Amino acid sequence: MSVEPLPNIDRSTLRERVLRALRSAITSGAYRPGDHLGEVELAGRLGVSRGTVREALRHLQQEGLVTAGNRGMLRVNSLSAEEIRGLFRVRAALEGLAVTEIIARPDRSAAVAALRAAVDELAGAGEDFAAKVEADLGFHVRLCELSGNPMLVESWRHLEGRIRVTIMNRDPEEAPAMMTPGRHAPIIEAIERGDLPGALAVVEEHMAAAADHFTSTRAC
Amino acid sequence: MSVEPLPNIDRSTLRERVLRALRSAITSGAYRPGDHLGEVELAGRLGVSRGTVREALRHLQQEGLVTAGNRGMLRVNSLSAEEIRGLFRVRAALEGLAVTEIIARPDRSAAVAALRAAVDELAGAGEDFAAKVEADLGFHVRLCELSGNPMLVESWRHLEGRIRVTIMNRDPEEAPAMMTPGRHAPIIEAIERGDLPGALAVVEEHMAAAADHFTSTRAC
DNA sequence: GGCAGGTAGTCTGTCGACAGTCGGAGGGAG
DNA sequence: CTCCCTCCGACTGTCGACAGACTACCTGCC
Repeated sequence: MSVEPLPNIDRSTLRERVLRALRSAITSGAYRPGDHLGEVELAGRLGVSRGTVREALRHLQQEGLVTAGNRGMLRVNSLSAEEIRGLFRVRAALEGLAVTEIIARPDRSAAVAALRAAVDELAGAGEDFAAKVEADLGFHVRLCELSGNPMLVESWRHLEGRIRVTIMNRDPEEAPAMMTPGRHAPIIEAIERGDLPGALAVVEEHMAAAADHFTSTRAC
Repeated sequence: MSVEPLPNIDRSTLRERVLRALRSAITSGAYRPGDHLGEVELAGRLGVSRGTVREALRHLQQEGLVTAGNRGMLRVNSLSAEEIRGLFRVRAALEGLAVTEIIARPDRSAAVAALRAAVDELAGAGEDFAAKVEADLGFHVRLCELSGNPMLVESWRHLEGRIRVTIMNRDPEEAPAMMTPGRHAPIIEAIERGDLPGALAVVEEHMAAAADHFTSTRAC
């Protein structure tokens, strides 16, 4: 008796699916910063109850993607230049910890191989902007995951939403020079050498450059 | 016409009050790790609707105070020794960034004064365990706030719930040697000297000691 | 005695409805 | 023409109820 052809049943809850849909809609730029996200409108458009949309919106609020305006009305968040600089400094601290822990681990070479694979994905993304963003963030998430510190991954993911709105806000379609394999290779090389100060310097420089990039000539 | 005697109206929403009540109940130890938090029971006990309790619980879930168990049932979270070590390494990274930014600021002496005041609060807490915890965490929050980086404060606060359950889990009533003015003074002194490497070393040592303390001889 | 099947209980997921509040449009008085 | 008052629309806050799902127990058959 064959069991394989039975498709996997989606056991995710409706709230989770709504959450993913809304997060995707915001981070893909379908909603622009400042746009009002009305519960009734979203509920009607998604065909679900207000309460379900409400819980998803609250989740996004804690992620920093939406912010409460007048009388609790939620709007898509946008970060000031100062906030962006602070955001990338926190990222630098977290990813600096990641490389520190990776270098301290005995299976450092396996981590290097995994990171090389992540960079290859970035190289294979070609000119597709969305794919490049995914590959770039995928590399940095992988960096945190390879540290073996789940709390570090958790902290990084807490910033992910803000990072995505920053990227999408700055570069609607222009492919920046930020997300290239050449930008990430030095990190891997420093890790491979076991050069902790060098790796930290590369990460900080990488983040500082990104902060400069995203705070200069703020787009629309 | 006198306007003063009018008391400030509490404009907080019911959900926020429920959230504070539940967070306080968990971090104060009224609920022990592993305890099941039923929506109906809490709603009945608090005299509010299930939906309101539900939103508060979801918030606490994102804070890491409660975790989803079987069939979405929420329980008070407890961290493994490994998670605690990872948690305090992330704290060290964040607070290391805080001292870095404070030292780089022009108004460093003002920050030093504010931190001294925070340590004085810790000294004035006496033997009251809850007050000592508040003063200790207050010092570290102040440290992040004085960096002038709101995103750093946000990231730290994201870990606050887990920090609190760790403390409450380990030291139900025993007053540890962790939260003393003597433990925090070296951080301030290094900041005052502008000694960045020294300050980072002190912070990391402080966090490593705390991690060791909370992972040794796990209570109940 | 052991196991399969049924059954009651309990918990969460989801929904629709009511109420309170805020902002703005519109009309009337000065 | 300007200002104020009133009414209306819209949005969120909060609630109670129904339905689905999983657990544990209990009973009857082998």
